Amino acid sequence: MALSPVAPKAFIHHQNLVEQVAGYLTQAIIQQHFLPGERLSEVQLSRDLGVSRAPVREAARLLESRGLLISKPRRGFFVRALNAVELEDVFDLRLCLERHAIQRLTERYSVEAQRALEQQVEILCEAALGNDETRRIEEDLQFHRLMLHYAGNERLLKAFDGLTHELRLCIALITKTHDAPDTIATSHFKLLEALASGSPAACREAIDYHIGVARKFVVRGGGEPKELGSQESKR
Amino acid sequence: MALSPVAPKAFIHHQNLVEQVAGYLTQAIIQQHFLPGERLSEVQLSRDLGVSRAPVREAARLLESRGLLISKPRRGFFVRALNAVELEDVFDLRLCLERHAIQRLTERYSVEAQRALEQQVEILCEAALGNDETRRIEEDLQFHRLMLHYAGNERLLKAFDGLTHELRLCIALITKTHDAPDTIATSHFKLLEALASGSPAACREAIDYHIGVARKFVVRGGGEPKELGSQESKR
DNA sequence: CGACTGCCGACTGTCGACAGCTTTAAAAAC
DNA sequence: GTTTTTAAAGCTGTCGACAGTCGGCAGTCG
Repeated sequence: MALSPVAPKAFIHHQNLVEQVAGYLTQAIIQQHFLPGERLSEVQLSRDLGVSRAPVREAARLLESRGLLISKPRRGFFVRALNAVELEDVFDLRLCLERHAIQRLTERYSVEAQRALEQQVEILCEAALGNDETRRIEEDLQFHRLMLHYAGNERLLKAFDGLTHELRLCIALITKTHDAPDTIATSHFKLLEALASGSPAACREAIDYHIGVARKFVVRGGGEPKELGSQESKR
Repeated sequence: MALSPVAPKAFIHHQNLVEQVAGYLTQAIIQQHFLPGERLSEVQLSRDLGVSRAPVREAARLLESRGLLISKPRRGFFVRALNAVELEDVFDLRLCLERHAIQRLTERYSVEAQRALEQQVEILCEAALGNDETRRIEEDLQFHRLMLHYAGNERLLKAFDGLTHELRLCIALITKTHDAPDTIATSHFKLLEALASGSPAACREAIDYHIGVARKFVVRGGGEPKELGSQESKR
């Protein structure tokens, strides 16, 4: 395992060590400082971060439940490596959740929801113009979180949040998507239009198209066709 | 290097303490030995179970990710108390997942899948005749897990598994459902028929009906209309 | 030259302990 | 008798340590 990726101690200012470690690990994994399949040493991590092993272990379990790490008994934690099939499955599940959400949303589309979504699209467009890829992704996800929220089922939103961690991983695994800003904008405007029309069929078509585009980006964007991440650490 | 010819692993209890504690806690919560909203003391648990606090903490975090416990910083872990809205949300999400699954299943319905599902319904019917309520529920869930499995998206199945923990909680919260065995049987046979017909519309109708029945059972079965579990522990 | 065996280092699983925060309970003041 | 103050008890968050286990390496035997 590589030594500390980036000035780790700066991340820790005492309030809740578990969440801080989890946040640090999440960032490090998404930014590929830890490679897929790589083994994480609890001792090394605790040394690097200047904390004991207990919070590191609990944080690792947290990330395991989020699908970013997998644990092998008596072997330790490894960075999750997604293959093409798993990647397809993630997007299929996302489609499942968002189809359901947008259908519910048509049944209870409020002025408040409409305003919030429109505002978020504006923020997203602004972010798309900038250079900060991470922020663009976060604002994009936030738009979808808002949709799920206004769909009026918090458990649905929670399920989506469970997916977002893996989605970030998917997006991180492929190299920069550098899709055009106007593509992003129109893609989301279509969703707004469909919602405004109030037609379930139009909404479904819009969300299918929307996610289909994202999926295609990810699936064809990666390097290796079969395995997006290397597997076993070969020490 | 095959060791002894039959199941050597069965003799070796390689289950670590975390999983054992998690299993014990899950059982205790579902069987209402810990009431909803009740606070769980790490110290007390570790004393009772004869283990240290570390595995108890990690097990608690595991159950938190499964939605059986919730943690309040510096306060500890509490048994999750579901209110009516959350309960509706759980069943709505279940509907979302199973609709998607059964639609996928119609596209790839194999002889193997059909056989497995039919066999499971038989097992379920047999279980429904007995007195073991727990086993009946488990076999019922297993049928649905099989459906999800043969739908060909493991991530979808994983999402469902995440729900099953909460489903068991829902079912545990209401008093005995004591629904007639033949009701269970016909309800599942209808699903098999719809799948055999290969019609997506019929499948969707069947699954909507199926889950609708279960939902109605849970929603009307409970005692209090608003809060199914008591809230704050009052010691 | 290849395969097996025993040893060694590293690491995980688990434990007991300490510090700081929460809550409870008693004591004091009104 | 009620309210405020204060002390104590219990708890969680975190830490360092120990023991059992796993993977690798060298030495040995065929």
